Amino acid sequence: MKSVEEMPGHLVRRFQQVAVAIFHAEVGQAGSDITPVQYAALVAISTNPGIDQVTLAGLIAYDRTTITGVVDRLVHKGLIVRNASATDRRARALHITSEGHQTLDTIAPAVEEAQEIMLRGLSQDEQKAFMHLLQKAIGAVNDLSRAPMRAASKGTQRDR
Amino acid sequence: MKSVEEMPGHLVRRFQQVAVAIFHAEVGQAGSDITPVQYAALVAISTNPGIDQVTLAGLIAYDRTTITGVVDRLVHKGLIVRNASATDRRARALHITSEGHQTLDTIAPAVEEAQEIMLRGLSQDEQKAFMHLLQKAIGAVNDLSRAPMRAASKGTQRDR
DNA sequence: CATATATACTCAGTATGCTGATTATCAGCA
DNA sequence: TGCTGATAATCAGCATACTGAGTATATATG
Repeated sequence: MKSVEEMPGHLVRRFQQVAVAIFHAEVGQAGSDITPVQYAALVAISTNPGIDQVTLAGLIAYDRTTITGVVDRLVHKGLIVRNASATDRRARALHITSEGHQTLDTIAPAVEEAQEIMLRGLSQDEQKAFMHLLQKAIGAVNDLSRAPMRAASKGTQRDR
Repeated sequence: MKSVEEMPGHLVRRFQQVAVAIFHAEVGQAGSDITPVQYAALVAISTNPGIDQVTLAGLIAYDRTTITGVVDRLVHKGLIVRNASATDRRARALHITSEGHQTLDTIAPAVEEAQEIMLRGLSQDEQKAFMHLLQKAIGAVNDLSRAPMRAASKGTQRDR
């Protein structure tokens, strides 16, 4: 039987675990209690004002049932607002608030720093190679999870 | 602002998500509902009969509070037994059952297959390079999470 | 030996993630 | 137009993970 340390699944779980811890430590030091998941959602909403939850979930590859709670917490923290969509009464249109923008600005250096710390064991060349391989590997299996990454291309309803 | 797709933290989260989905799909097809986390714990208990929960947690880098639930579920499934330790009444000694062994044997090919599927986007050389970089990166940040990987070396109490 | 500290485990609470079901609404088509 | 299938969101339930606290027991130390 192969050791779990030789299994990509186990190693990736471990790296993710450390990555989350580093994110919390750095961003916490910058004065925010936002999570990695909330951060990615907030960035996506900032970039795509008026986005609905399903499209948002596709952009950052979250499950549709997970995004509900994440959006709830961002609303509760006052970083975004959730309104009924003008064009589709089933959907909710998400917008970032000024507080949300301010939070993004405030924690940006900490987020950058966290990414660097995660890869501190690798040289610049190795970091580049690692990121390339990671993206390539994910690209080949993207459709194997319930929440695949999806571009927001097709008739997505957003603010003009 | 850098796109989340260029951030190692986001990519690793995504890969982990797909890896878990692949594991469930393959192992489920083999007739088991064991999870990746439960699998790693079961293997570690099989290899280290009589291990206590803290040492087990260190071996596979789980948080001490997480391991409680994982062990609960393995006991409930009849794959391991949890007894009071003979040498330390605070500790619980864990042993795999014959059913546990049988489960490991049954799902072994599926687990192997899952690991291969995860890396199917990479060539053999790339897979080797990816695993090497992953291990190297993790090694440099192992101590930054609450649940670092720890060898079972020092006076660990196990069955002789 | 008595106490102070450390350790093993557990629990409560919070945040992902998933499966599967339900509700409201939309869109296509007879 | 009316029905059928698809879609957006939510909810209940389960399994990681973590923070922080509490209990029982062990160990070190005066």
